[in-house]
Amino acid sequence: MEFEAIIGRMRGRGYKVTPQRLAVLEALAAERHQSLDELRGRCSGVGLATLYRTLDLLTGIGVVRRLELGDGPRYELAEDHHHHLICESCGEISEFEDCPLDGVGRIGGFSPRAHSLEVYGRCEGCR
Amino acid sequence: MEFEAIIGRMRGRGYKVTPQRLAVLEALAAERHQSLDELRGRCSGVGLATLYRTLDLLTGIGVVRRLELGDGPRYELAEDHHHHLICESCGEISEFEDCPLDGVGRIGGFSPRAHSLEVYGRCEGCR
DNA sequence: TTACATGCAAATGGTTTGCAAACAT
DNA sequence: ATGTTTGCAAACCATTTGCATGTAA
Repeated sequence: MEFEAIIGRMRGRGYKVTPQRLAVLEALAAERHQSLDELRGRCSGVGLATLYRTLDLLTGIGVVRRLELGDGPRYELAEDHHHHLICESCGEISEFEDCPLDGVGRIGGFSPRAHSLEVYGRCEGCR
Repeated sequence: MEFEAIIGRMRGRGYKVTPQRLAVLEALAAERHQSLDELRGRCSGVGLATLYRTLDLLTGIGVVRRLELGDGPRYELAEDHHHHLICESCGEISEFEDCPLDGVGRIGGFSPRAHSLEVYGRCEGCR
């Protein structure tokens, strides 16, 4: 989803488009799975409470994904579908797009809408 | 893993087996994916700090799994391998054993050691 | 014009920690 | 006997909230 679409979605739901919200979006676009502090570094000028409120807002309308990767929460734009590989040796986080749940329909009587998958292990460099 | 094995593992690593630790283990055995408060309810008599410390200890030696299912952390004995279905309508949490990652080896250059998978959607009753 | 958004500082609440007493081995 | 564990209360710290001010539409 590009910025235009995101802005449209915000306006469409009655949210205002402010410089702070745009700044947060740009910070999110800079890199995937950032911690709050990383985002904060890219958003100097945006108050801490506003950063939290904006992340909540964006998560609520499906624009941002909140991740739990073992250390604190991380955030990323919910553009494409991918999952994370977390290296337990060096902490590096990488992505893989090849989702093993592709094409999985009903699970028992349960209808899946979304899922999260995190894989822990050792990255190539740490092998 | 039965209690005997768990106790053995604790002793083997130099940890003492105390009534509080046994109480926490029994509480964990009563039900899967319990919240801290649920555990607390089954462990009246064990101080809050001790409960936290015990869960840390047991997680550290691989006996307990800590889950992030959307609301706060939850805990369960790490006996068998399974994943969770979280109903977004009623909040019910159920399990499924049929892991779509079974048999997946190296992912790119990454060597998986463990993984967590959570599926969000609607349970049969809420369909 | 006005309802929504921001920033600051204070409040919150889950989790951790310090320390003296109690305990497993 | 002694190093570990416990419970309590205090400390922490990430996140949330109240409110007066600023602002997008």
